[in-house]
Amino acid sequence: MAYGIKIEALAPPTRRAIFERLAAGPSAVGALAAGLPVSRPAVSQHLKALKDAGLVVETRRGTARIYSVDPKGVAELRDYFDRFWDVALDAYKRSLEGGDA
Amino acid sequence: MAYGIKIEALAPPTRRAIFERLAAGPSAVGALAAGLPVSRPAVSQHLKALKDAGLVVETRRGTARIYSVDPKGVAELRDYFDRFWDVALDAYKRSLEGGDA
DNA sequence: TCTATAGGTAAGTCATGGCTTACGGAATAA
DNA sequence: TTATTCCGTAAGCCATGACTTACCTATAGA
Repeated sequence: MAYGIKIEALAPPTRRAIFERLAAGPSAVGALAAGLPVSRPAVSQHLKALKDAGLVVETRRGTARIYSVDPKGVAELRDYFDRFWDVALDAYKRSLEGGDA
Repeated sequence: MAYGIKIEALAPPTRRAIFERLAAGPSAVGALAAGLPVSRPAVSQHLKALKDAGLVVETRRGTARIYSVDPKGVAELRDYFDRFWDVALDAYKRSLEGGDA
């Protein structure tokens, strides 16, 4: 899955807060909303965006939906920035050595 | 510097495109704009956002402003997702073992 | 079956911000 | 000094999206 949609999904502060809480452990929608200054539907919409981005997975238990972070999604972002780090540092070193742009 | 502002800075596709081109090597504003479907002022505004986020540094050469990626900024993002990866995988393993949320 | 719980969806509001054109300022060349 | 190049800033337009309330669905328990 593309990394672009993942970065965009983590940009809104509220959505990033939801994601970081899920990183501490799986949670239901209502429990998440109870600890945030937004309504439950807002949390639901954010979770849909995170799920579409491949950052979160959903499991059912009774009437509840339990959301958890998808380690594969996090791995993709981490790998992306690892590659980015390599090319960035390489370009940085070249700019110091060569001097020409 | 906070990682939140960095993630938000990389969310807009055009701004991410600018940043990735800079990762390949330093560049002036006009050269960047020439290869993108937006105006030069738009590129200028994106560069300001990237600079404020600590992802890019600016140097002068004549009337030109040469922009380069700031490896320290990339490192911060990479480290953030590394930590995130650790806690996410840990929570994932706990959810498999314990079973209780 | 009836009720309560849990949560996704629809529709609408409103602020944010990405983009444009127009303008102003700073550094080189003549 | 005058002109040219390169770029940042201001102001405005307009689409995007984050949030709300209202409504509907589905599962569990009595």
